[in-house]
Amino acid sequence: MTKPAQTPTGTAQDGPVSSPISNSALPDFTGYLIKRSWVTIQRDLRDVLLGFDLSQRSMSVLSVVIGNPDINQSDVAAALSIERSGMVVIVDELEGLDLIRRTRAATDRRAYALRATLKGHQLHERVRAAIIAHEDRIFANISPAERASLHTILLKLVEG
Amino acid sequence: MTKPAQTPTGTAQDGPVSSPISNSALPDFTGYLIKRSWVTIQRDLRDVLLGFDLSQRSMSVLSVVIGNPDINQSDVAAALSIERSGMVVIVDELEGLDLIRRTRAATDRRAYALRATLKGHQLHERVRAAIIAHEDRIFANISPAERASLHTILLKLVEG
DNA sequence: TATTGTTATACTCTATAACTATA
DNA sequence: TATAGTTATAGAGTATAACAATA
Repeated sequence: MTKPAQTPTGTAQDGPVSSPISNSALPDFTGYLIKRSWVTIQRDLRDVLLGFDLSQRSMSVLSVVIGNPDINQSDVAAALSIERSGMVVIVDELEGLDLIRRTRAATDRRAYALRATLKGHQLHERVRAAIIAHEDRIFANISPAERASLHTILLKLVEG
Repeated sequence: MTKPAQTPTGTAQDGPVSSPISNSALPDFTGYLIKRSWVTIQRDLRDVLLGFDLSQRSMSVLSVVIGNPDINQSDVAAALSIERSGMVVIVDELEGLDLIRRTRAATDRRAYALRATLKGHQLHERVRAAIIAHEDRIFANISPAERASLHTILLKLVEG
């Protein structure tokens, strides 16, 4: 049924990867591995955050607001590379959970100054701990040195 | 649990933030860095594949079919960790572009045996070259050693 | 009874345009 | 005019359930 990878039209046959069911040249691309990694992580993380009534986006926004008190919605959107229009529902959701508050900015009456509530700070700290445990689970099969190396390289990548 | 407080930036009582916007503790999580990396890569890759009338999913399916001639749709879905139901539209799209063909499997009359056309093989090879150039662009700011290390670690991660 | 391909459905995420009120 | 927040909308991508034909 499934034949070993063979290339009828003389395609390049290099590729050190041979899986039980080979997905061809895909694992040769680092971008594909990053995607697959994210899919795996995202599925586990979704379940973790579900226990706190948070989505991945709302957790990100909460984290940015805590890191930058009195930030406005547009700047949060820019920090997370998402659209301003998408911020509305997320801030609504976080405000509905009493985790952050919209207060009017003193200098600009168009904008809100976002600030986390005490409940927001406390929940954020608990979620942080849960995510640390989640990552320990995800990265259980690679060494601490490799994990640190991965972190450093990715940090360099996203900041470049 | 006490906070490690190794957050690079983002103090809590600076008043109105108009200086650099940090995203708080988010970059401490490797999963977040993987997500941000994927978003960056995905945006560039989308434009690359657009020039070939391909989506990321259809390119993945084409690649798997070429790597595994006469594979059926369910096995492709399993190889890519996507749902069987999502395969239908992708295979329809690839067949419409005359890149792959659905032929009846000899052993199982329920299933199709997927096989790439000559046009499919040729396009796949051109897209491969384009993706290699795309990745060279994406990883331009990290060293070859780091890039190789990244690839090795991610491969270990997705296979574990 | 289980599986393959299929359809329908829904939910999330993302992207765009346009509107209001302020600047 | 330009910007902050908002609304509406449309398009992907993903997930689930159910069905007919076949195993």
